[in-house]
Amino acid sequence: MPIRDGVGDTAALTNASDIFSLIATGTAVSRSALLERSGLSRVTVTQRLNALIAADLIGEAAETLPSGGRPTRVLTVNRQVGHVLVANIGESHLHLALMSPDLMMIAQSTLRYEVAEGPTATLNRIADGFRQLQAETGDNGILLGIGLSLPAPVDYKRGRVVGPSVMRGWDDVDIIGPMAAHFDAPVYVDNDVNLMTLYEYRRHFQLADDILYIKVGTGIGAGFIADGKIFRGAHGASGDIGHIQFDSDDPPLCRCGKLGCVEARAAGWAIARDLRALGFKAENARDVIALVDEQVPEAIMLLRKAGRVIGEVTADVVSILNPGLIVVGGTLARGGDFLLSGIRELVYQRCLPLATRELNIVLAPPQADIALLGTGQLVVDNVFSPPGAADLLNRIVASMTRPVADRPEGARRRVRRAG
Amino acid sequence: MPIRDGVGDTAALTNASDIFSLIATGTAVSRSALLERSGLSRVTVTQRLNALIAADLIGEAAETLPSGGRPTRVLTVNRQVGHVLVANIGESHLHLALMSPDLMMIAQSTLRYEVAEGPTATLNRIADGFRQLQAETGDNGILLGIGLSLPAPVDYKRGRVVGPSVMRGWDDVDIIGPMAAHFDAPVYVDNDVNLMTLYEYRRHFQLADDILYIKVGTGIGAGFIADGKIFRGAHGASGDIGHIQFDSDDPPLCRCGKLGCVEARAAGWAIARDLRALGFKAENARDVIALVDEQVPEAIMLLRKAGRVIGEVTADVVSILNPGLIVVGGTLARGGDFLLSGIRELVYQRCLPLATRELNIVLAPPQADIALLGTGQLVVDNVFSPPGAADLLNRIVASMTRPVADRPEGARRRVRRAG
DNA sequence: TTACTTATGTATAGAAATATACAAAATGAT
DNA sequence: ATCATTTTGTATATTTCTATACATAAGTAA
Repeated sequence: MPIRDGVGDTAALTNASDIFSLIATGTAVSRSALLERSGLSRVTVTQRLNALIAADLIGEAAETLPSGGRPTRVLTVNRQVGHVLVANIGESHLHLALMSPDLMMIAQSTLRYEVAEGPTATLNRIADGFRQLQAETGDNGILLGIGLSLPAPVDYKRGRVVGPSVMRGWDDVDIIGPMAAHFDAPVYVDNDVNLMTLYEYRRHFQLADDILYIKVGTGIGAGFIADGKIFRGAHGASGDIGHIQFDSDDPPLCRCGKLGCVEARAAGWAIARDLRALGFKAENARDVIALVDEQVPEAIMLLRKAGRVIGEVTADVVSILNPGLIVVGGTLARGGDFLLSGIRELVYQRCLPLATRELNIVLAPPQADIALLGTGQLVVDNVFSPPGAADLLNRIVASMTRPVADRPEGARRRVRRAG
Repeated sequence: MPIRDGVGDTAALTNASDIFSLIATGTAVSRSALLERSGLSRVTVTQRLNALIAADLIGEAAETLPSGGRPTRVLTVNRQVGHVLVANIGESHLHLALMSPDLMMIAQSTLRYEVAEGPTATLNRIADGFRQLQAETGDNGILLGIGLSLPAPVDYKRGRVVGPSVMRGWDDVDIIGPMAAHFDAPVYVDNDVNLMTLYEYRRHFQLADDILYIKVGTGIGAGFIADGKIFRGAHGASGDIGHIQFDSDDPPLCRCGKLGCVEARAAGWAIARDLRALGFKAENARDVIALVDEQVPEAIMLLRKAGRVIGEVTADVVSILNPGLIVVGGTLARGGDFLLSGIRELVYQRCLPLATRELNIVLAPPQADIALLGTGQLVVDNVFSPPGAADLLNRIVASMTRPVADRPEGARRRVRRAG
């Protein structure tokens, strides 16, 4: 039996990150699967798994999987290993949440917010809000990671908003640094549409590895999963389909200053504009949907027209990217087939058969807080990835009460590198 | 000193694939870099490297790199380790080549070809052609891998042409299987534009990790490198920008049967069509460029117009993908700025500043046989990747004259798994 | 030239992972 | 109930890899 002290065999624990990652990501959830996938010997797997179980990081689920012989015991990450903190910065609200590693909301809070506050004050308020959530909910284990969702283009690698956008004053300002100064955990930042895309992919449509998510709300944006990963482009500006221009007689003026953008023809704000011109009261996408729900013919007509405009640009995207599935979400997606039929029509009409012969175009399942959940998903995907798991286990070991410094050198030496 | 026989320490050799891959891909080309990147101990690296050097797979270059202290000796893959066989299937020719691992042409041949031959006969002819090249050139070491380039959409993972295309009779026919039956080496198949894109990326523009390659020849197509990898879409149909439609008065009929496609407005065949209508003799992209070179105003005008049309669709692609660099190649690219200016004009006019503020639009350096070289690049990238290198070393060990069977078990036991 | 720096090789002891073998457990099928 | 099958645990001897230390090599800067 390996040497153990009160907190388990820390050396074995830090080396167990590969095993932990396999279980946490769902890649291998049984001992025999771990044996195969890890390439390690049975003895080593057993030893590392024991270290993880002794440290209460991994546990055995009640259920077993049938195997033809002795049933497989299923391993899962203990929910109490830690928690995730996420924030969605909207145009007028900050939405914060504390989640379990399986993305269950444990606590949330909503704060009023104005862009004019600027990044420093906002990040401080978010940090305070996070601490309050932590205090409210008692012990939720270690902080696994922090995620922020922003309504602007984000250079993901650098963790910054890039370019002029709704987030005035945030351009090229470091977000990760200040946030990481508040908490000892990795911080991830991404654009909200990317995160919604990620959530739809991981939770509802994991089977297709190349999916296009189109968000039709007050504005229009798109996210793309390529080969199972969020596609971000060179500077995080990908998916900007709202400002693709089409020629036409009398092109409408877009809020970006150009003429004839898709947004100016089909976004919630544009439909609301047209409804107002017809004498209705409508300010945003929600108002439009309210009128559609009341069966107002003009609203329905305009929504159908918007569907065809979006269909036109979607057809271009399909020709360029060849996605395996298109998911339509956002407020206007509640208009259902009124919106979808136009998209389908144009895509199937304009694209070559190869690109569409197995292409489905579906509505996103109605669900609140997708951006927030997607943010949690991003954090968890990273934290449980092989390098993320290595970092996490190092942090867990370091946070264990008994200092490791007074143990013999050998106990800490063999720590596997991240890559 | 490790036990050696005439062919070196085969056990150490098979385990040396990670080291080999690091050197062959250029990731780490010195002993000290290998130490860092591999995460192995100095002793292990030395031992494996010695095995690779003893087997004549790796050698030391004449040059050294300055380091501040003793200069670093540079390690390279020996050119004689093996050769690559590639074939480019065109619409009327088969172009075959035998290349060194650094993509130098050692021998080539061109065969006449008609699509009507069908896949089986064609693949057999290619195999015969390959064998002839091998015979002509004497000993070039082991066959590292085979690559095929096709002018049609290819499902890369399955190694098949998909959908109706120029390659009649090839739809969903297995290509890898028959080819692999002829040769004991991995076979890779991809679309020609993807391969041209790969070559431009790896050889000329490796610095940008997200590049868009637009091929403007008799037809129009695009390839995309996303995060350093060829982007293929769900079914290999990505990059089909030639058949995106624009509305206009009197849209021209495309050869695909639709109205108003980009190809029908701006491809070599369309410009030739328009030139013929003006009384000139022109059949294809080469004829168009010949007239442009003769400074025929009508030809120049049409090429400029084509540039703007392509610019229109390129602007859409930029909004969707946010590439870091656009490379324009193909026959019409020889028209230089006559073509490029229109593309630049529309892209900078239509896209948001963020997407274009660091975006360059450049001509592909003029070079023959890009598709063939790209095919070689694809093979080499795969064969020298970590799993590819593991396979390769296994094949090399297996091909060594003295059978390993009569050696003690222990000598072969510890072979590292691929992953 | 001399000092400094980095690269590289190797001996040694010890730690970690492996292969192999055996054993027991837990289920379904006969 | 018995058998076949798969999962899981563990002891042993061995192999492989590591850490450490020392030595040498081959440049640059003073």
